[in-house]
Amino acid sequence: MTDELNGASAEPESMKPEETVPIDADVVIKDVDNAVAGKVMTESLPDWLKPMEEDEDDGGEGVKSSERIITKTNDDVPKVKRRRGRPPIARNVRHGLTRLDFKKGLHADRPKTETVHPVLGRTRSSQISRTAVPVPDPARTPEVLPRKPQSIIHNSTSTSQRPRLIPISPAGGSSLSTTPNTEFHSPPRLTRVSPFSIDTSVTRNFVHTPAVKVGNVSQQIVSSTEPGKDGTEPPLQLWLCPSLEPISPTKTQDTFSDQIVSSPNFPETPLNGTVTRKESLPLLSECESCGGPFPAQKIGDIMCYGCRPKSDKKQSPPNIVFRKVGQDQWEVGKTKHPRKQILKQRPEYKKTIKMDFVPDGDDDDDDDDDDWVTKKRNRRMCRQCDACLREDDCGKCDFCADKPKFGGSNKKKQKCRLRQCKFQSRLHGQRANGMLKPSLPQRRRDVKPKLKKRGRPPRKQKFRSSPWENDDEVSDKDEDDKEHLRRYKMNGRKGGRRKWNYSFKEDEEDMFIEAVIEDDRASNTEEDPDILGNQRSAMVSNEMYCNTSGLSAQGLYYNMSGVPAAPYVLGSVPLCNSNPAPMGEEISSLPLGDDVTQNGFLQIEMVRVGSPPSHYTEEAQDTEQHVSVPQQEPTPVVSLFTATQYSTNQRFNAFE
DNA sequence: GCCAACGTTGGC
DNA sequence: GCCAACGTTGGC
Repeated sequence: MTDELNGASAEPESMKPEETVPIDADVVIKDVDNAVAGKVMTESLPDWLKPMEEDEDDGGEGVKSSERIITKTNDDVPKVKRRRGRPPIARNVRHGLTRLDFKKGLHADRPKTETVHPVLGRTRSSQISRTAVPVPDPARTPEVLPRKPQSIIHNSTSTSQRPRLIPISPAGGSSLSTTPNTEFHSPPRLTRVSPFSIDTSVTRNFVHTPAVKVGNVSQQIVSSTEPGKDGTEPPLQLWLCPSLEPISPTKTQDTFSDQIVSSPNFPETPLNGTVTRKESLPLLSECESCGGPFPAQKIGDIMCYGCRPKSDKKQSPPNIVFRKVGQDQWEVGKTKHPRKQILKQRPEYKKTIKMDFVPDGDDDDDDDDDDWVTKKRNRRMCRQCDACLREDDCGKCDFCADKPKFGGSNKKKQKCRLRQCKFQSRLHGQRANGMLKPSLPQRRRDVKPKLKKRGRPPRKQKFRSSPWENDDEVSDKDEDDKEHLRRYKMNGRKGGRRKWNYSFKEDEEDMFIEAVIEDDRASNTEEDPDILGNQRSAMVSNEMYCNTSGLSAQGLYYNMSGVPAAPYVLGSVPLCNSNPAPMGEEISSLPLGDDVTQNGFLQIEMVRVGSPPSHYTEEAQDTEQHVSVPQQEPTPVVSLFTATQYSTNQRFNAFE
């Protein structure tokens, strides 16, 4: 403790010399440099220094003998501390910070004067002169400076304060005289200032003595000179490294300090023969971004918490990241709607953010991100489906009809049905409607979607395809419609015949597609939007969509956009395809591997075995994963191909 | 559980 | 302040 105190005291004392210097004629300037320095000092002695003088004026004593200083410091410790504690810091803060050049570690005001210690005969920064004495001498240091790392630190600090001293120290100190004042820039005071940022005790220590420490270390370490002395060394090194930079004018010391301290990153570079930086981990390092000091928690840390990307700050659960497939998608058409314009204007931005964010799958986990609020709004849009890309309202659907611009009363306040995201919209249940409905007209009219066969049960046709399709119908949902809608619901639970449903599930890390066949007859394939959509940004390509709507579609192709993007998430996932389909319903589940997503899309093919298109079935067969449903459900056999398989097949890449 | 209605929010 | 539309509520 005493040592520490001494060290601490040393600093303040160091101050004395400077202050006293101008006052006392005693101080002798030997070198020209010194002379200059002396001048400077006399001329512009920073105000903040003055008070110190007064306090310490004890006389020029301090100046006179270093030893004395030391002893004094020991004795006076408490006293010294007091001084330091308040005023100096405040002063420093005020003056020092503004004037401090962090990079160089120089204080603008501070003259870099070197004073020659009368006794020692060394030139030093005035401040240093006293304190320096003890430290610099390697021989003494061990003696004087004891034992604890902290004490060491302090000592070092004293030394450090005079960066030059350090270098000197090994030699015995005279060398310092040669060195110009430059080093002194980092006055002990300054170091004090720095502490703000530093919380850790360790850091504190460092803070106090940054410069000195560095210096010492540098020599010690670099030169590898004094390990022995340094029995304390390890600690020294610790502080040396990073902490110093930010705080003290490491730069001032740069000349030599650079080697050691310089790299903020300082990952594990082994210091010469000494300790690895790694070892010294709680270090202060310089933030690459803001330049401020921060305690590095781990080796890779190069930025302070504030500057750190969120991802680093908080590890978000594995997410599926969607990449923008093509700019086209985003840029398609002009938007009439401001919102859309927004989206288009900054698609990437939103997209990435959102997508990253999406993952947890719970709609209501709002707490995650700060950005959540902003994201929230877009949460219902995948931005990739045709619905999301659609620019204009149909004007026919119920929601459109409800809009004031279409003469509605705005009771519903919902987006045009056709613009309801197929995957993210909460209207999924309805959305099924939406999905079907939009397609319905096509069915009726142009039934020929590419791959599909129409399979819709006649009844459905009966139903008004979509209320909104015809204005007449828009407003009225009759029972029929409702029924109709219900059938289309995802699960088909309510009414309808469920053909087969597939859904996406996500584990912590994995994503699976599950297909369930419930009822054959209905050839309709329906997506479970809820499942799908929910935060899972899987999307079905438009074509696919058509297909789905097409009842007896030979094959369903799904493009899972974005899946690829998160290799880290998906990549590790093993395929589960092999899972035997449970008797009946669950045909298969397959995790999506990144393999699948070569182009950025995950393609999944679902084939009905019953009426398989030749090629599809074949492929399916090729793939191991092809699963046939037991005869209980004769017609419906669904095979799922994993994306990987497809990718291997590459047949489907065409979609992309 | 569905859905109409509406409060509210975010962007402009 | 307007508009779009999201999220919630309550009736059914």
